[in-house]
Amino acid sequence: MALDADAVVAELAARGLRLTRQRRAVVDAVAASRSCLSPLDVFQQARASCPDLGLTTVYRTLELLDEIGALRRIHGPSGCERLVPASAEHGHSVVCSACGRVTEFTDCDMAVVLAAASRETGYRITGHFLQLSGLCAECGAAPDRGRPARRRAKA
Amino acid sequence: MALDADAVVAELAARGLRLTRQRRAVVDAVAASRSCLSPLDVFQQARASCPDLGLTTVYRTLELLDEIGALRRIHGPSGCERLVPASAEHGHSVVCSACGRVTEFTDCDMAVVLAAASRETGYRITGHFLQLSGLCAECGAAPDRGRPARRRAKA
DNA sequence: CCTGAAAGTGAAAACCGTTTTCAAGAGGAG
DNA sequence: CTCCTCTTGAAAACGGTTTTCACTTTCAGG
Ligand SMILES: [Mn+2]
Ligand SMILES: [Mn+2]
Ligand SMILES: [Zn+2]
Ligand SMILES: [Zn+2]
Repeated sequence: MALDADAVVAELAARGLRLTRQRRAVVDAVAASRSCLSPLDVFQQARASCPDLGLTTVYRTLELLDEIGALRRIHGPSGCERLVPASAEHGHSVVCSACGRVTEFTDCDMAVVLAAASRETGYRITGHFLQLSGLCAECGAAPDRGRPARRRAKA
Repeated sequence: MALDADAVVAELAARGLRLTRQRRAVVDAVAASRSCLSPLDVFQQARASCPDLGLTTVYRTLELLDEIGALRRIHGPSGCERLVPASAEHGHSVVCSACGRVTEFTDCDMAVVLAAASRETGYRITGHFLQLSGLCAECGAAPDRGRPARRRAKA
């Protein structure tokens, strides 16, 4: 599901829930982001437009958006508690290792790989989690002038 | 790197480290496992053969084995702090959604998918994290008689 | 308008997996 | 044996997440 207010409103309404001022701020903060965010990041961003927002509500809203399928969890080197807006039903993330930008890609034809995996392991494959890393167009084009790589949490 | 005592000894020695009784117990516990383990799981398993083992040492040893490349981190639905022995240089895990068994597969030709992703996003792709889920041969063959699905942490 | 029920909220406390600290315990080299 | 480095476990500290709780908001029904 795409992460925009209208779609979220509809999905929430279907469950008898509301899009409050606070939830709206969280949705907007995640939707506006071009890189992956921690819950604390979301909190700080969202507070700009909703100063009385509480961190508790951020966690609650993120869980809600996750259930709805409006965001994707990113698997980082030290945990997978990073979040990114989902724009398509089925999509995967590509993370730029230089600047941290995250882009979604949907043209994912895994049939060949899945068949090979099935052959090798004997499993019947029903799902896949795929996340790519590399250099975004900007960082790849001017590697020397690129902004310094983001400091990774903990690592 | 394969996760067996000999290989670990060699790798540790190269760093001036030793394979102590405690580390040995941790290595054996991880190596013997057919599904993914939490650090606490490892602790409990390893304690069987080394009762005076401390949880701190388990964490330290797991980090060591991770650096060495002797284990793989698995991305679960509620975090990615699960561990699995690595048997090949480059490999991915397939997790059985019925019984939890984890198998590694190495025949992973992602060239086509990676090219498509690069075309769609403009990134130069340099790495991929792939994890599959499905039914293992045993669970797929007799879905009715399969052991009940494992209870997932938290979820 | 009231009014009651259900949804929603933030601060504070609890929780819990992980990391750090610290003093003690191996154990190999010389 | 002696020195020095590696190693260890208990306990404390840490930090992100979840729970609790008293309070507020929203809204449908009367
Ligand atoms: Mn896909
Ligand atoms: Mn691969
Ligand atoms: Zn970039
Ligand atoms: Zn199975």
